[in-house]
Amino acid sequence: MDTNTTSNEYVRGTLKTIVLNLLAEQKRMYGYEITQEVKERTSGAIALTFGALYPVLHKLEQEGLLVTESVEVDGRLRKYYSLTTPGSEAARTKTDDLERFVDAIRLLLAPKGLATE
Amino acid sequence: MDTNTTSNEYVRGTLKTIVLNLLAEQKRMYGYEITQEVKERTSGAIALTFGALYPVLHKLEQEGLLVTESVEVDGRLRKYYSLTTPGSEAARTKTDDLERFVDAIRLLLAPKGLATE
DNA sequence: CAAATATATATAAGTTTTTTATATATGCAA
DNA sequence: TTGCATATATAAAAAACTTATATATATTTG
Repeated sequence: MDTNTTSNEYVRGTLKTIVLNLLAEQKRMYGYEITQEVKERTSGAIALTFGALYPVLHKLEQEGLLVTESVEVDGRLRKYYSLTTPGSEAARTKTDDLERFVDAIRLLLAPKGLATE
Repeated sequence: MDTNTTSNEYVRGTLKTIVLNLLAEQKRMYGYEITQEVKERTSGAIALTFGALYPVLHKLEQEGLLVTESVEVDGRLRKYYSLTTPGSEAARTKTDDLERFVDAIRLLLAPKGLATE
């Protein structure tokens, strides 16, 4: 029922980091699971689309940051993704960068002259 | 000297909102001024590129959210941008959306299970 | 039983956005 | 006079994203 999803335009650029960060936490996830987890954790504010997610997963795999293992569950194929060593490193770096970016955005959104806290 | 600029990939998608929000605050700014203000307010964390900024400014103008007035200062042309009424409305909406997005990102980056504060 | 919904992955076409490179032009400092 | 800061702008190319679509099973609903 699409609770209160924002237009998603802001996800641009952060998708890779979101994926890496979740995998750093959960060890092993499949695509569908990632979309559900993001939706749940953000109360529907961020809804990843498959058309964006899968290409990113494939690209991260190509870059050697992720590895996959396919498992059949109830007759359906489920493809688990997990971080490689360079993937864990990238997750740390990118998460830090995103945190800094988010802080910077808040500086911009806060009316000039107001203290940060 | 490029203090500590993040790779800028996160600016993707937020550029329009950053511009609208600054103009809502400052009433009237020119392109170069916008890049300087953003750099300053974020201590160099966010550095806008002209190749991205100008197309966005032109597009917002086309959409009727901004109007321009050209002023000659010291023999140089300076093009001031300011919000129209629909532009002010868009600034509010988009700023709110971005705030909600930023909050959602923090939920994702915070390790699962930890309280929001 | 049929239809809809949830689960699950994936690609292709088209559009939008962004990066990178480039052009133009003035004022000031070294 | 060379370089840097100021100032705007466009074009070509690359990257990213949206939208639409295909496939397939299990479960729920009418």
